[in-house]
Amino acid sequence: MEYFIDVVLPIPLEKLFTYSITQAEGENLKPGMRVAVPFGKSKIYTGLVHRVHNEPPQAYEAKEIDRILDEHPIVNPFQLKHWQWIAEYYMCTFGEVFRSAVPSAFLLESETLILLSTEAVIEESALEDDEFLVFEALQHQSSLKVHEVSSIVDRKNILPVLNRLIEKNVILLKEEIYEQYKPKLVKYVQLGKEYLSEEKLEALLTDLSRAPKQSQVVLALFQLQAVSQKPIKVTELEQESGASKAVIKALVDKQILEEYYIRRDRVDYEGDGGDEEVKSLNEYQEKALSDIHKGFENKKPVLLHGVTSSGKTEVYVQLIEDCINKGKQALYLLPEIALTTQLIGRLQEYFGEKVSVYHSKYNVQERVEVWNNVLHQKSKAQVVIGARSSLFLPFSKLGLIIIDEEHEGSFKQFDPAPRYHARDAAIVLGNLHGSQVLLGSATPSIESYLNAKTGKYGFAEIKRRFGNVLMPEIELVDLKEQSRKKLMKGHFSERLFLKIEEALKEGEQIILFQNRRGYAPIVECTTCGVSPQCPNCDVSLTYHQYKKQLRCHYCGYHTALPESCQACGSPTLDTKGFGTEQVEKELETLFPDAKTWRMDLDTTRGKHGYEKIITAFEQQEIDILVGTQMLTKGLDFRNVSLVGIMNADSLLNFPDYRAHERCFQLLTQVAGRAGRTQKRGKVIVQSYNPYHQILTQMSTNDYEGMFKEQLYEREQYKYPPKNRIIKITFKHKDYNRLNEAAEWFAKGLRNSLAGNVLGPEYPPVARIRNQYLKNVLVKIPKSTSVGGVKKGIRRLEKSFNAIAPYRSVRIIYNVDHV
DNA sequence: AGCACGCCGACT
DNA sequence: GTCGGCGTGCTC
Repeated sequence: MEYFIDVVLPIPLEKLFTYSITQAEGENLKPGMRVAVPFGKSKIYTGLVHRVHNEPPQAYEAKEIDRILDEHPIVNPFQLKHWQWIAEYYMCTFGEVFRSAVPSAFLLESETLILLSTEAVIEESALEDDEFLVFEALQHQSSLKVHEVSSIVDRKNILPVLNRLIEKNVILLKEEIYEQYKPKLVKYVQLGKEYLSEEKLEALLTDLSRAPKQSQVVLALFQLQAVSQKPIKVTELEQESGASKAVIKALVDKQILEEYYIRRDRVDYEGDGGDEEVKSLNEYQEKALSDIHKGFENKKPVLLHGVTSSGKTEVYVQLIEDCINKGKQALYLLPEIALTTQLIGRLQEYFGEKVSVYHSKYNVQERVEVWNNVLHQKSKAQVVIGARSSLFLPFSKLGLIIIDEEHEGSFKQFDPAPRYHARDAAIVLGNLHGSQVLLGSATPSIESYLNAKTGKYGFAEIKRRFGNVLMPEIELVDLKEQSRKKLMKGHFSERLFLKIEEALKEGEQIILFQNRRGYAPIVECTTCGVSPQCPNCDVSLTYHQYKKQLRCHYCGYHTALPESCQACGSPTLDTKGFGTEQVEKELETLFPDAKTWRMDLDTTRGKHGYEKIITAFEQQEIDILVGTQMLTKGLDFRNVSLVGIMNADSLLNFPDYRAHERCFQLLTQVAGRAGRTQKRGKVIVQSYNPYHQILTQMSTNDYEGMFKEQLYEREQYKYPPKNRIIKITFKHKDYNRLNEAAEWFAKGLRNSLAGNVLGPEYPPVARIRNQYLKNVLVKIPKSTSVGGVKKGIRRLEKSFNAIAPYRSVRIIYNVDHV
């Protein structure tokens, strides 16, 4: 009998690919194992086995696989099902889900290597110049990579050269794949076997008496061994003895010391937490917990609405504790930026080494280890805390999923596919596993709150802050009036200025929020009104003062700030609008004695950039922290008494149906950073439009009012939550072709959906990296089947692709776009 | 998605 | 004349 496997490849193709295997392979291979397979002319890709069977394909001859990469499946049946759902619901391919779900170290790709032919009899004179260069390089190096050859001959297309060399029997090509994951080995030392007895040792020390450094090392090693029985790391020995690596190396060479390696996990938790007693809950938390349990009993996800600083985390801890006591795994999902050391540390205090962390700032190697620990149900990965991608981990007995900061838009992946919403995908995952699902937020999203109201979700709430700390007092300041009365100092109103002064005098800390990084968003010529544009995107460049640069936030283009206007030549360039950098600058002049710091994308680059700032602020080395969105997330500072929102209007004026909801959430969250101890916090919101409904609702903590109003508006305009939306983006470098194609598609959509199709319209930034963009928004009323509409769209796409000039126009689906 | 193959303008 | 540009089609 012949054996075959259907394989998923990590590329955006609908199809599965069938390969032939031997009977022995057929008996070993199981769905969820990886195989290396040849694909196309020369490439070798990593594929995931989907099905093992005996049905030879009809239309073609199946290729053989290159090799099997795993002994056991690395992906379990739960995941395969879940990924299938994601691919269907979010209109992408299974391959795309596979690609983003596994750590990239699992996806090996082949590289073509150029080797010297073994039986080469080379006549150098018969080689052309290019060919000789390659031949010569191979004399020094056993193999070359394609790009190396490319730089040797200084040409892009090296294929002709290689082909001629193959013909002349000079070289061979080989496809090589590499396992990227390497276990981490730590170097240890011990005394050589010969010196274990005491006399030998004494003799040794006498021998070394003329090498003081070396004998110091030996003594240090002794001391270390005396203190503990544990193996001794080379680094430890270096520290203890104060000797350099060279001295130790010399001893190793003399065989006085021996080196050996031990394999170690990169993700080990080295603290001694885990013994912290779970704090007892106050009455409000207890009540919430019992409501949550009620919901779970009805097999429903539960929404926990707890005001900022209400102690939601303690409730989570309680639930996680229950879950792991039952021997099950728990997943704690957070938006990327909320994954702070602070929070991780807190959980580790309770669960110690049972906690694993999984997010994008972890390198590939660390991610593979967490993956394997979850796969093998290791206890150290029993509680996983992570960003949205941790939903793809190989859980097999998932008892609890917590989605904290449930309202966060960043749970929705924007680019690349799969454009999934982690909250919604987590609920589906919870269903597959029969796990308890808890959504938590101080400002629930409209859709989740509605689900709770209609009974689709269970509901629990905590209305009091922990320790009965009062909610901060919120004050709206009218910037229009302030500037009319000439009370503004830069971007600071008199009120805000005075309050900052007061807080500084009291030795309290201040947070200032400005939702824009950079110094000033745009530079404008006051003579002709022209502002510098990005050459690749349709946006004005943003001015960043610290490097005196103009930058594009979309493609990364940057250039020095020109001395004079490029259009009219006059030296009258001026800045317009303002960002975090400028706020920081103004603070330096207004409060020269205060220590200020800025927290935004620019200052938090690197693995620990973020942490450093937070720690410094925690330890009160910083008086005033200016920052963007980042400030809102899960940070818990004791000594902050004042929060200032520099300009609330920029949040309200987004051209997006969610702008108001988001503004309410963001401001409430930032405000929540104030006054987390006994003293009542103060929040000052500056705005040109302080009587705006949303600001009023925010300042009086009127979530319910905001919810009702937003729900009503969204129903009027057929937006979610009661209706569904799919955003379809068209992308092409040719402006006219894009327009035609998008129009054609929209017309097709209108045939079946009539008034529920908006656009095509240009997005606010209509060109990015030299590609023009156009959007069509499809609204799906609650009476219509979402699945049906998606099928219709897919059919339309087929006809679209049959029109040759349209085929090159990229179509991007964004289901439930936020 | 890659990556080959295939047909047209800008240089040695 | 070649080199390399991109449009087109296929991948088990």
